[in-house]
Amino acid sequence: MTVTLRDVADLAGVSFKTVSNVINNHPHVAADTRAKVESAIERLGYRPNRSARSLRSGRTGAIGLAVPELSLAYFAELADAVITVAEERETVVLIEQTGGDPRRELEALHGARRQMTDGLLFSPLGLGNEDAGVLAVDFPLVLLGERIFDGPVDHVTMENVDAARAATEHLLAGGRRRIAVIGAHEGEVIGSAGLRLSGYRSAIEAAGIPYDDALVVDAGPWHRRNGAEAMRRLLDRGVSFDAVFALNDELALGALRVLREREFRVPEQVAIIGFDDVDEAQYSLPSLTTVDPGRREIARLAVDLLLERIQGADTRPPQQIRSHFGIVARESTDPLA
Amino acid sequence: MTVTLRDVADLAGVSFKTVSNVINNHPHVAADTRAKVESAIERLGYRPNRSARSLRSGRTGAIGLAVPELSLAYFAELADAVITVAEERETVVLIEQTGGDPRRELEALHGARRQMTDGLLFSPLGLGNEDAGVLAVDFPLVLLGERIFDGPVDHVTMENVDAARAATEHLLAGGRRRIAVIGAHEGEVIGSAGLRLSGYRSAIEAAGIPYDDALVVDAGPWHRRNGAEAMRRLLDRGVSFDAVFALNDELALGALRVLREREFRVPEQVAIIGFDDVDEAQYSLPSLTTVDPGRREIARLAVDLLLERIQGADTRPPQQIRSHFGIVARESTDPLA
DNA sequence: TCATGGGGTTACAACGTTGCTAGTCTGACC
DNA sequence: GGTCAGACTAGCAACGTTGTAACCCCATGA
Repeated sequence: MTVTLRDVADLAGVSFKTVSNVINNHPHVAADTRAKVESAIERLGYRPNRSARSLRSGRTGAIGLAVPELSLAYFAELADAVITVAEERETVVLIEQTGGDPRRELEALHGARRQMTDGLLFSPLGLGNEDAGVLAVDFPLVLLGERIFDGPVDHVTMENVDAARAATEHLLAGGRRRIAVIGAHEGEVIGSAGLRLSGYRSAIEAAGIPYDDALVVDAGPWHRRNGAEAMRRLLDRGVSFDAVFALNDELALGALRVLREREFRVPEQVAIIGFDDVDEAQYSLPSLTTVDPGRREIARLAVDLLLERIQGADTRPPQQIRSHFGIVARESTDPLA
Repeated sequence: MTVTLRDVADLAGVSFKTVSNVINNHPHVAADTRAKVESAIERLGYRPNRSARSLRSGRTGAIGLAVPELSLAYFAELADAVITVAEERETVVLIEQTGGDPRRELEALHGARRQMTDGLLFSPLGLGNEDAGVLAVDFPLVLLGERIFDGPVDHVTMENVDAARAATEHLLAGGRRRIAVIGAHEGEVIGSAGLRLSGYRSAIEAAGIPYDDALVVDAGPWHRRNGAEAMRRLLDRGVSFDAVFALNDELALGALRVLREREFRVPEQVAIIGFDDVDEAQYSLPSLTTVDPGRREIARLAVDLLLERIQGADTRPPQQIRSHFGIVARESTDPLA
C-alpha cells in the first residue's frame, strides 16, 4: 500500500538506511548511489511518512498561529502573510482562534495542539502585561502585538507610538486642530490602544494643542460596529472636531459610515485616518488614509525568527523586533483647501 | 523529559498497555484500575504523543482546508467558521492558500501536506468541471463551492441559482427594471458566476424583461478593485440602469465606491445588491443588501460530513448538500418611493 | 469436579523513520 | 608492505503508541 524506505532500498539495491541518508542530504553518499536511489524514489513515488519522521526526530514541520479571529481583516491578512512565508520555508501553519478570551489564549499556550507544532506565533488580546509570566514556556514562542512587552520571549511588533504620532502629524499638517480619537481603552498604557493614544498625545502636545479628554472615545473590541457606535457617542457629546484618528481601520470604517450618515462631508469638514492598511481601506468612499504597519514584514520576521529558534541555530537572548511603518495618504485626509 | 505510557503505568502499577486501554476507553477495564490510572495520568500530566499515535493508527486528527486566499473576506469568514466547528470536534485545521491557481490547487490535492491530514475540504477556483477527474483521490474529500459539480465526491454548496433569482426578484420588487450585473465570467455555465447569472436571467425573464448583454459586465477575480473597474466600464458604456446585482459583496463594495464617486445617489438612482453577507456589508454607506448564503451551515455540514467519511461510518454514495439562503435587506436597495 | 466463558490484564510485534555506531573499501603516505 | 585516514554504506536500536492474541482467574453450569 504505502511505499516505505525499505521498498525504495530494495529497488535501488541498497540498504534502507542509505536511502534515508540520501533523503536527508547526508554527506558521503556516492554520486551514483544517490542517482540510483533518487530514480527508485521517483519510480515508486515515495513520500517520507511525516508521523514516523516526527516521532523519531521530535520535529513536526508545523508552527502554530494563535490570533483572536480571522473575521477581523487585520488578522486574516496577517494569517495570509504568515502562511505564505511559511510555505516558502516548507512549513505548515496551524491556526487557532482564541476570540481574545484569556482562557482560550492560555489554552493556545499549553493545550494539546502544541504537540502538533514545533513553535507558536502568539498574538494575545485578552492576556496583558501582568500575565507575562505565562510566556515562560519550554517551546519556541514568538510574541506578536502589543499586549505584552515584558515577556521573556522574542517579540515582533510595530512602531505603534511613532506611527500614531506620524498619523496625527499627518492630520495636523493638513490643517486640522481638533482631532478626536476613536478606540481608546480607558486606563490602558501599553496595548495597541494605549501606545497609539500616547503617540497621538505627544504629537498634538508638540504642536501646542492641549490634550482634551472630551475628544477621546472608548471602544471595546475594534470591530466596525464599535467604531460606528463610538462615533455616535462622540457626536452626541456635542463637541466639535475637524479630524478623527481611529485606532484601527475597522473602527475608522465604522466611524466613517456614521459620519456620512449624519451628512458630514469627509474630508472637507472632518478628516479621518485609520491604522493597519487593510485592503478594504482603498475602496471606501472616500478612500481611507491609514498607517501601513508593515504586516508582511512582521510575518516574515516572525516566521524566520521562530524557525531559527526551532532549529536551535539562534541562541541570542530574546529579541525585540519592530517593523517599518508608513503613512498611506488617501482621500479621507485631503488637506483643507 | 516527556512522560510516556510507561511512566504512567509504573506509577499506577499496571502494564503500559492497560494505560493505553484506559485512554482509549476500551471496554473491560475495572473501575478501580481505571481510577488508579487516571490519577497517575493526572499526577504526571501525561499527554499522548500525537506522532506516535498517528504512526501507529494512521490518523492525524487534522483536516485540511484549501481556499483561494484568506484576504478575501468570504474565505476568511468561512475559515473562521470551519475552524470553530472543527474545534468542537477536537480536530485541527490546516489551511492552504491556492491563490486560485490550478497548479497549486492540484498540489493541494496531491502534495506532501496531505500526509498531515485525514481529509480535505477543498474549495477550488482555478480548476473547473472539466477537471472533475482529479477529484478521484484515495482520501476523504469534501468539495466546496461551485466550480465543479460532476466530481465523484461529496459536495457542500449553496443555492446559487435560487438565491440569485431571489436577489434579482428583490430588486424587481423594489421597482427596478434595468438591472446590471457585475462580475460575470464570459461563457461560464457553472461556477458561481455562471449559476448566479442564470438565476438573474430567469428572474428578469419571468418578469417579462428581456436579457440585455449590454448590462452584464465581466470581471476577473472577485476583488473590490475588479468591482470598481467593472463599474467604471459599465458607466463608460453609457447604458442606463437603475439597479446593480454584484455577484459578490466585494465586487459590490468596489462598485458602490465608484457609483458614489460619480455622484450617483444610492439607492435613489441606483440600487445595489451583493452576495455573501460579509461582515463589512453592514457598515458601508449605504449599508449593503446582500444574500446570506448560509456560511456557518456550510462549514458545519462540510466538517461533519468529512469527519464521518474519515471515520468510515458513512458509506453512502457521494452526497450533494445545499445550505439555506436568505436575503438580508439593507439600505442599498430601499424601494423607490 | 471439570469444562466453559468472559471480564480484566498483559506481552509482543509492529507503524516508518533517524541517530549512533560499526563496518568495508580505497588510496595515500611513510 | 603496512598503517591510516577518509569516503561510503549498513545494522541496530530506539521514538511512543495501538492491534492482536494470549493469558489468568473467577463464576457458572453440567
